[in-house]
Amino acid sequence: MLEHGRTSGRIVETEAYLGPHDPACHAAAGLTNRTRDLHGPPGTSYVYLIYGMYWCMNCVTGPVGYGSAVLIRALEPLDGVDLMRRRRGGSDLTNGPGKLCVALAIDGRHGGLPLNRPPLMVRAAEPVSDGNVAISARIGITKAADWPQRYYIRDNKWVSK
DNA sequence: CAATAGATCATCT
DNA sequence: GATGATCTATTGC
Repeated sequence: MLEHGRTSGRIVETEAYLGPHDPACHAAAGLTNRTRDLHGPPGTSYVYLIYGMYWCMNCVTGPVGYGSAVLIRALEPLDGVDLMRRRRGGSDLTNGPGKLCVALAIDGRHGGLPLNRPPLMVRAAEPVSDGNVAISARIGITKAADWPQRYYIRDNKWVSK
């Protein structure tokens, strides 16, 4: 679950961004001022502004300087639903990366924070039931042939085998 | 219900 | 000057 203050939700949809070799990943452009937090330590947050008006919340997953992360795409609201409704002003609370940041009041100030302590936390929650987990290929990526086969973490570094 | 336009701005060319 | 890991309102069936 993702928790910020009095509001929280169970993470039910994510998207992986694999690092500098992933053309869809912000790290593909190299280390810039904007992607500084993306290249931070694993277990920290990377929050960026998209389309000039919505924030997107990521968990950094790779070693320092690598630049891989998981985007939180959707939550199932748990705590502080009333507060979320007030912030969102509609019935759709957390079913989208931009929406959930509004509902949990996450913005650019929350980049680069460790996620194992307040104010922003990712914690264990009741997992979804068997048969309710799906993995799908990403769409909109034209350079899939350039992707690496597979990477592993060894000694806190990414290796290809 | 599906498709589309518009909002709005940091970052990069 | 163009673009984008989005969302909302509006239009057209």
